[in-house]
Amino acid sequence: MPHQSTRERIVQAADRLFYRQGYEHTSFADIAAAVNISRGNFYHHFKTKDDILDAVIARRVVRTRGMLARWEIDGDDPLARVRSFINILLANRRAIKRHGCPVGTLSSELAKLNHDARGDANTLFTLFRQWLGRQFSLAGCGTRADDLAMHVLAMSQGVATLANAFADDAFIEREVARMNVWVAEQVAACG
Amino acid sequence: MPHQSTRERIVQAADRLFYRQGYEHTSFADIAAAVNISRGNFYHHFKTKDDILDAVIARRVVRTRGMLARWEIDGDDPLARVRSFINILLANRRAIKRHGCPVGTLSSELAKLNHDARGDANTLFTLFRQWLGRQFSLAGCGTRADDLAMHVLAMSQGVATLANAFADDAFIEREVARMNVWVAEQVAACG
DNA sequence: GTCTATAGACGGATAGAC
DNA sequence: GTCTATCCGTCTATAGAC
Repeated sequence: MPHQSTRERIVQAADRLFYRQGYEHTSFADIAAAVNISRGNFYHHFKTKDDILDAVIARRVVRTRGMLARWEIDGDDPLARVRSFINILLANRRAIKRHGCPVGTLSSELAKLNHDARGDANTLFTLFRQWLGRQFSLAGCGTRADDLAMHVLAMSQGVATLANAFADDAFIEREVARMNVWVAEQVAACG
Repeated sequence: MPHQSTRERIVQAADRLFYRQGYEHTSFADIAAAVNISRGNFYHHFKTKDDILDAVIARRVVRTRGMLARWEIDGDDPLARVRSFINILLANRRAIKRHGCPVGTLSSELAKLNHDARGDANTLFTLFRQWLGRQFSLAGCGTRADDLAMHVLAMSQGVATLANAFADDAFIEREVARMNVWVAEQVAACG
């Protein structure tokens, strides 16, 4: 296991807590306790709570970029790659049922707080949007690519929100199946 | 204008603030200031913050029931009534762009707070779910009615979340049009 | 004189910042 | 480790209705 700096451990713990409890509901004490460090040590690494949020978002951006790059390599064709995206709903269903989508819930919370980092959080959405749009472009969907990408994004967000509210596995599975049928139809109509 | 009790004014202001700022981010002082009363007076009407949340949710349930009943009367057929639901995305698009869906964002926030009133907030989802399901039943969709209702709910939630993130009017309009086409197809296939 | 609505002061707890 | 700000919740006081 590679060396993990204290700073990295802080950001990792904050990331996890922000997802599970929300940003505002998570205190410095919560994060410090999770990392098992003193608050003094804590302030050596981050001056303000906003700084931690920035670091958490930056971490998510990096990890998301890595995940998308992996899907790009592993997927044989655009349709298969879009299905990698849709499949997160199944792969992460336990966490989604409990805490919703990490991207969507952070975006919503920062919107309500009218937080400065709102735009940064939305770049996470944009990463997925552009990646999906590129897949649809490669599938020959041309000008409709961004529209299709946004629709897939919207469906995944809606499923995550209701999965969180109702904690219904069968619902998730039905909607994932529906999305897979839908994208196949769209891609077929494009090519 | 009918007499509006102080209690009603408090609940109304809290409802608005919870929607715009979020539940946790809204303090007693915020609500008291919005109603122009002292905090002492405030505590005469509500003992705890949870009590206000309960009252706000109860108010939303009553108002939602009223809205659904009106749609039930005004809509000529099930398809038209489902379209009343879809149309909220257009009618309330300004608020949705700024603050998201009142039902979905409250549900997500209370889930993160692990709040006791989480279930009560989700009854709002259930009201829409059952009402939509009844429309699809009346349209002859039988056992698929609840599935279709959940799908319409999910789409509206996804659109609201992304509308909030991207503040894109054209996106909302495209998705509403798509939903209208989709429900018409589904209802036609049922009957 | 009692009850209710309103106001304002006080205290404990917590969180963020240094 | 401390300092300050804020927030929730309680307590007391006043004014008016009945």
